[in-house]
Amino acid sequence: MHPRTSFTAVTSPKRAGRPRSAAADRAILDATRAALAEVGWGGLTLGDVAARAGVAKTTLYRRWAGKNELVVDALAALFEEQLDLPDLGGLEADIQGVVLRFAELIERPETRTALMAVVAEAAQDDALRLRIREAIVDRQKHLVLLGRRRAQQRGELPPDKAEDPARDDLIFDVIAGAVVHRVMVSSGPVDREWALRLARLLVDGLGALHLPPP
Amino acid sequence: MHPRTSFTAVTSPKRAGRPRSAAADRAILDATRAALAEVGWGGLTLGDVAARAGVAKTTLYRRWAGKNELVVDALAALFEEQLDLPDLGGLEADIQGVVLRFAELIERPETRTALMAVVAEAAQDDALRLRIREAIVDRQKHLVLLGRRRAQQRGELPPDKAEDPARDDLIFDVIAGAVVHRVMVSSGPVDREWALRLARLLVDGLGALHLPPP
DNA sequence: CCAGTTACGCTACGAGTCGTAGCGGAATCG
DNA sequence: CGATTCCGCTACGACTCGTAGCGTAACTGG
Repeated sequence: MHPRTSFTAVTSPKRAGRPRSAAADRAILDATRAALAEVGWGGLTLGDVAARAGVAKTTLYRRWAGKNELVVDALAALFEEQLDLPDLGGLEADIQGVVLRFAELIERPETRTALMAVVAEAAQDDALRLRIREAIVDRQKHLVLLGRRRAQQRGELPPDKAEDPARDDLIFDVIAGAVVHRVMVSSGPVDREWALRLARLLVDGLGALHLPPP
Repeated sequence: MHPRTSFTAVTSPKRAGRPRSAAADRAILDATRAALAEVGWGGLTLGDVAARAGVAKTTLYRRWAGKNELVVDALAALFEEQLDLPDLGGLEADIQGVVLRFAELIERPETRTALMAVVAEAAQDDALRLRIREAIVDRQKHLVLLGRRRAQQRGELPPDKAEDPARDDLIFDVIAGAVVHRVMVSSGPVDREWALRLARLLVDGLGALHLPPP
């Protein structure tokens, strides 16, 4: 296997020789996010990142295979924090909460300029696509399962007849896709009112959108 | 104003001198799509496009400011074809139909590799973002309005109390976002079953997903 | 303390792309 | 015909890429 770790400093058990600097890892990923926020994906050069991080350009290439992998790891750090789903007392409120929380991550400048870019690159790179799923997407997915079970315990949704993973996948695509499209394409804010309307649509269907927004 | 037209050969009224070759325009845009499908956004070079199209590289720069603008125009041609919404007899079927139709455009190789890339670039380029909306996104949006009015005439949705453009914007973000997320991130197929489940979810809410898929 | 091993910073390099300039010739208008 | 605009071609400096080579730093096991 290649010496490239490519995933943030997985300090393997115990090896001989000088260990990799964890500080350099953090500095590089921080510099990557900062550069993305300033110059965007297209303007990002690895030489610039190295200069900002205070490391040699060769150090970058020793750890990451290229721009794609580096940026995925830099973004992954943003999504790494544990994602909780506070119980807000009802399905609608729970959905609204998770939408607002997810939007906070998407609306950051680094995310806006880079997330779609790596997704586009992943269309022709299976390994990259897998990595994005592991490091970013799947971190959010369990929230759907959690929220649905909670709603079933409350009696807001009927109990399962059979396990149906495709159903949760659909719900996730709808929620995540709607937020991403709202932010990236429509360039509109994801505020409490928008999140509430989305939650109502999901819970009660299109008919619910004809009620006045409180 | 700059001599760059940047939008497909808007042959202005009547000017002196040699006119721009419309054939060159078509050849360039075709070559751009072919190259995108082969090498993706990251591997696309304007020199390669020029060679494929059989034109000089300088001709490209005389018409488009750069990679972003060229690709947007190349993609726009795919979305330019007529957008009808055949009446399938019910709201659910209509939604299913438009989802399948939209997915056909998104699932093409050129679209998969390039659409998200230009959206990412547009995060830092207001003009580009506006252009994407005009040439690609808004072409689809009126289908939402059309489908909703049809459903209201059928009595499937309550009539409007007041005009509410934000409501149609939301519906559009949900449908388009879900399809894009399904294709680009989850890498799953948008087949008739998936489209039907999405339509059910939108019409009747989350509870409808617990019925068996016919 | 001393080899062995691995990581780091630095410099240099060929290869490739970018975007532009300058030229001669081709097409169209008045 | 003259003016105007476009096209193809060549050439160019500037930049980024990704790698190689070297001396040095840090850490491990004997």
